[in-house]
Amino acid sequence: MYSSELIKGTLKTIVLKLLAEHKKMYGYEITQMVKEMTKDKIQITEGALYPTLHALEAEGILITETEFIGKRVRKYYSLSPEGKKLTKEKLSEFADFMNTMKFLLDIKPKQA
Amino acid sequence: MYSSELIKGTLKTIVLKLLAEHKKMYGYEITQMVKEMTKDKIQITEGALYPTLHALEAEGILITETEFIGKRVRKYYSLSPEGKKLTKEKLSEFADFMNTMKFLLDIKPKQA
DNA sequence: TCCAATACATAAGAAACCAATGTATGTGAA
DNA sequence: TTCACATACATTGGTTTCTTATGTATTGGA
Repeated sequence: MYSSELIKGTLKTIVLKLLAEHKKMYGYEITQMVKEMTKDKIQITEGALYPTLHALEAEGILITETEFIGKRVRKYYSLSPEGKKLTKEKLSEFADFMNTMKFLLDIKPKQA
Repeated sequence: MYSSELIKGTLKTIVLKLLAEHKKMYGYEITQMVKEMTKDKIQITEGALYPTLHALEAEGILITETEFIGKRVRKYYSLSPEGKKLTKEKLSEFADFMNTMKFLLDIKPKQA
């Protein structure tokens, strides 16, 4: 686990990228996928995720569709057209930011 | 300028790294150096910097010495032994974090 | 049957930052 | 010489964003 301050500000970008790759996902699935992909180094809490998803939906970035698995509700999120545009912007901004930080902190790239 | 959420959580790491490289620096100097090095992409505000410096000093991470330039006070900060240790940890954590994010967001490294 | 996992959600509070403001000195151009 | 800008410190109030805790309900496995 990273110190919590580091992860701040990256949640939105992570969510958007995952949705861009997987078309549609539900909240719990997102938390589990991030946990797996990062080998528990990044854990998205539900208290952080759900409010973010709701906010992005309210902004028209995400679209939802509800599905019933037995009696249990599952709420799928996917990117709206504006969402796809925003995702590209966020990702390129993040890549730029990482290069800037790498330069600023003089971090050597890992051997490929 | 990056969207402000991105920069969150990186301030402490940036300050520690700059102090490790330059032995001693004062607050205003730090803001200007970051501004220059990042070509205005990252601007550290004084409202964020000074409280951080004070906190790090209170924790024993930073040591201060005051100097007078004419009638004007200048407060130099440098790393304590604990500060040097913490800096190494923070930098390696950040490097690790960047690799994790690069993988998660599937970001291709820039050509050298 | 009962605990863990699945799956949603909210609410209270903390952490970290931003914007604004304040004080004071030094400096260069009109 | 005066006035705007740069240097250099600092604090305060508010916002954003996340954490911790809690709540509800269903489902699956030991």
